[in-house]
Amino acid sequence: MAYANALTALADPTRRMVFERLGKGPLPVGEIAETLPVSRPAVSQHLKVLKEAGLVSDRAEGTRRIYYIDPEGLGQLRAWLDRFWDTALAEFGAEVARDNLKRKDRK
Amino acid sequence: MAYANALTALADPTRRMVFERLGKGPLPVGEIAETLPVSRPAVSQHLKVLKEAGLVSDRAEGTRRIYYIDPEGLGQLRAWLDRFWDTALAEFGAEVARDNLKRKDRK
DNA sequence: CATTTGCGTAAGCCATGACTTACCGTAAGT
DNA sequence: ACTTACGGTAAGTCATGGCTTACGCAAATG
Repeated sequence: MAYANALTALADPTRRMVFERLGKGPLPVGEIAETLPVSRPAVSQHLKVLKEAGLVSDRAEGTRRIYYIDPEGLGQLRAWLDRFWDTALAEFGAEVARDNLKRKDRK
Repeated sequence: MAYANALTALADPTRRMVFERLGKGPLPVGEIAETLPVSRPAVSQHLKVLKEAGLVSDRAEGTRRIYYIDPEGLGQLRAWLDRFWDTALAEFGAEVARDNLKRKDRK
């Protein structure tokens, strides 16, 4: 059920920007906030959500906290998506075939 | 940018249930609604969002519309996630290593 | 120790969006 | 043609959640 938290976490545009910043390397909260159109507390709140979803982790470094992407949540998301992948491809193929038959019929 | 729509679409719990029902095979709107705790119009609205996100497609069959999962949106999501996967694993490994050093220091 | 720097949390405001009922269109059955 | 079955759309209500400002706390710095 953890993939659910990851999905809701990544659904928000601002939160996705935070996550993508971390995709280029670990960063402290302040530096993330500088490049974003929202306040630093807002970034803190987003990081909290991302952390609870297992998408990021953090370490203390002096008075600042360095955040970085945690593969855990990412992996659960991938696993969940993959449960649909194969069957989706097969079903879609069947639909395309059905569609081709219809076109033929109309000739 | 299409993965954004897919993420927001799958963020809603009810909409995720709709999507997961379709994961077991194509279904008309009414049958989906029967198994869910919301009204049929609600399901229609959810299907519209899923369709705009490229996550489902539909065909007409008499007076009903059969919906099924479309690999398109699913694929874009997977592609986006994979952009983070490798670097996330590497970064996380580095953090773990750093952590081990700290423990050693404290001995 | 006093100050500064960097973050997290609390409280409150406001927009987004998920749901309902009511209605309309279209395709099949009689 | 009338009726029934099935879905999409409109309008309106209400809760969720993202943002801001204000505040508190801990670690470094002098």
